[in-house]
Amino acid sequence: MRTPRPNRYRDAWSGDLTAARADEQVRVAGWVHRRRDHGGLIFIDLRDRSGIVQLTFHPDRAPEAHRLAHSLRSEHVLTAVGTVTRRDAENVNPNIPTGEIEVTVDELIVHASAETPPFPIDEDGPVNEELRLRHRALDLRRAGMQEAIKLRHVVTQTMRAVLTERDFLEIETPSLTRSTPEGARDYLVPARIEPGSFYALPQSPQLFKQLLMIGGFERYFQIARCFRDEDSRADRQPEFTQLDLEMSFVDEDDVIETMEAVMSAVFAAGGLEAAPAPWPRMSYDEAMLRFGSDRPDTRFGLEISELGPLFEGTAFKVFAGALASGGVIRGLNAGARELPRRELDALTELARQHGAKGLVWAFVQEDGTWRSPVAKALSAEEIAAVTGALEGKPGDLLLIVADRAAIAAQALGALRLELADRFGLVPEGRHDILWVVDFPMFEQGDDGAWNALHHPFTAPTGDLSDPGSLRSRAYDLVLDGSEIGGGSIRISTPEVQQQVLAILGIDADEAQARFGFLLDALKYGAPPHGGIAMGIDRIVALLAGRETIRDAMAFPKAASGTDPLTGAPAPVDEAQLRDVGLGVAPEVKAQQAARAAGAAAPSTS
RNA sequence: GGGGGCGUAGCUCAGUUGGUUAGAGCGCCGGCCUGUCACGCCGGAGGUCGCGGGUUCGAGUCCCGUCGCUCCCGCCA
Repeated sequence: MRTPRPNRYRDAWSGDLTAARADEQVRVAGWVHRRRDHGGLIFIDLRDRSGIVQLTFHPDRAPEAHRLAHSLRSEHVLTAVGTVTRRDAENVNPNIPTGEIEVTVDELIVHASAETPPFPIDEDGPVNEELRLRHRALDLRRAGMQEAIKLRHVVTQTMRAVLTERDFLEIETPSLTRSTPEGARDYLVPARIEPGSFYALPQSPQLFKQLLMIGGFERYFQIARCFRDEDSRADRQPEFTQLDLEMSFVDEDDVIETMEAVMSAVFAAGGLEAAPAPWPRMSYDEAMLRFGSDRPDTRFGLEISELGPLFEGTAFKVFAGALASGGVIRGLNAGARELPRRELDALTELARQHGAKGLVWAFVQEDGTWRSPVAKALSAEEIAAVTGALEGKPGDLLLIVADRAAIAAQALGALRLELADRFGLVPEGRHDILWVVDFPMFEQGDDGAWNALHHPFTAPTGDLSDPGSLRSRAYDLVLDGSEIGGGSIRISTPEVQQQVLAILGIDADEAQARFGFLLDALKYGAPPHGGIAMGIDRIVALLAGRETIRDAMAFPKAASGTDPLTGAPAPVDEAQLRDVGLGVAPEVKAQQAARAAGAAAPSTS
């Protein structure tokens, strides 16, 4: 780090001190990381953002400082003035960058004492996550969070640098905006200036960035906060951050090439070794078939195969029924796994959880026959054919699902991830990155209604009169089975936009009411345009090797969506509600009161 | 909304078929200690076993409810 401007607190960073500065007088500041008090000699590990340096207090050299140092405890805040001293060879600590020296302290100034922390700051072991969030300032001091947040800065700065170099302009868009239909539930903000009306927080800057293209800015980017009022996951938070960009006069290849340049630089800066760009592109259909997912993890095998043709005219009712109703039969070879019945039942339950009606398991035996609940129901030819198709060897476990294509894919996709996790099939240090392309434009819900797979502003290809056959000009970037970004070429004419909205069941009047502002703008000469948005939280978590994006954010919400730090969400004053023309419904008030009573009960009884 | 896991000292955890006074490591407090770096040695304090109810002679342990954390399904254009 750059040398700090000398002031009364410090003139050097702890982590920067090396033998090159031996015998220099320095002033360092920070927190007590650890203390080793020998009664005579006292050692203090001083921590600041740059790292750790050992302070030594000699009772005879600096009696006053030594006396004070005796009272130092974890996380006390101090400035130490002393001399950088080369350590004797036998005292060198090779485990830390500053291990060849120490600061022999002459003067100690204690700026603040600290209560004993509620969890260890000086080690990165597991701690209850609510406790970490409640004391986030302390948690942020720990090495793991320091590393992740610094990495996050490197990631965003790298993105800015590459895009600025490529003539992109960073432009902000509103956070108080209008609710748009489709997609996730909006966070609403009641409007004081128009009681009964609401702003919505943006799920993404989608429409604004299209307006920026129509507005002639050609190349835009933004590191944008997005809000979606849906339940959280390890990789999903109510508010999250995207690198959002949009370009005019481009096709898919232009956007993809741009993002490959950005992400290659990000990976290099973040120390992730991925294959050099251009990255492979896989069709959505292939991803769903072979990997059972639109974000395939290709780092391990266990690929899924289509087995339906092997069962034409089968006597096995379950398979015959699935085929007759337009379904599929697919399976994978889990390899030579010794799994007790209990584990097989658990796999079956997993398949069920993902919508499958059941799971067929079969162990290939030495003579090529199966040990399986369905062995008797299948012909020897069918068993041989499936074993051959899945390249089954004696001892191998075969897993088969017969269901609707989407369900079979999802169930088998979940099974292969579970097996990979349980048996550690992902090679250490391997990273696979690829584009998923050729998405269907729409999918049909159970009620027969069409839904956009990406969003309704994505440009379709194909015959608009046959929604089910349409593909979209969309692309997702997938790293190690995680969707880290996605985008598309957009619709740039009002006619096509109206038609797509019509397919989604949004008629012209409704469309005009909800995003007439986009439709109007499209009438005045929109350039062909497209873009992409990258999930910064996920990228940072992956680079930092963290399991959850909460560890890539300074102040995340808990998985429940609440914030243990601030107590949000929280009730507000009646007066605040009156200002915006709102009141809390009586039954909700009653629930609130009951909750409050329940929470208070332990302390009052 | 649904399913799984977890909740015992400040932290991380153990706690047998229900059985005497609920333990360990780390941390904390006190004492000793001049080359430690996960300092060491001696001593000590510290518990609403998440909360409420039930079964039982007896509950950390079994049952019901509830709250919180977490993972997943639904949801997430």
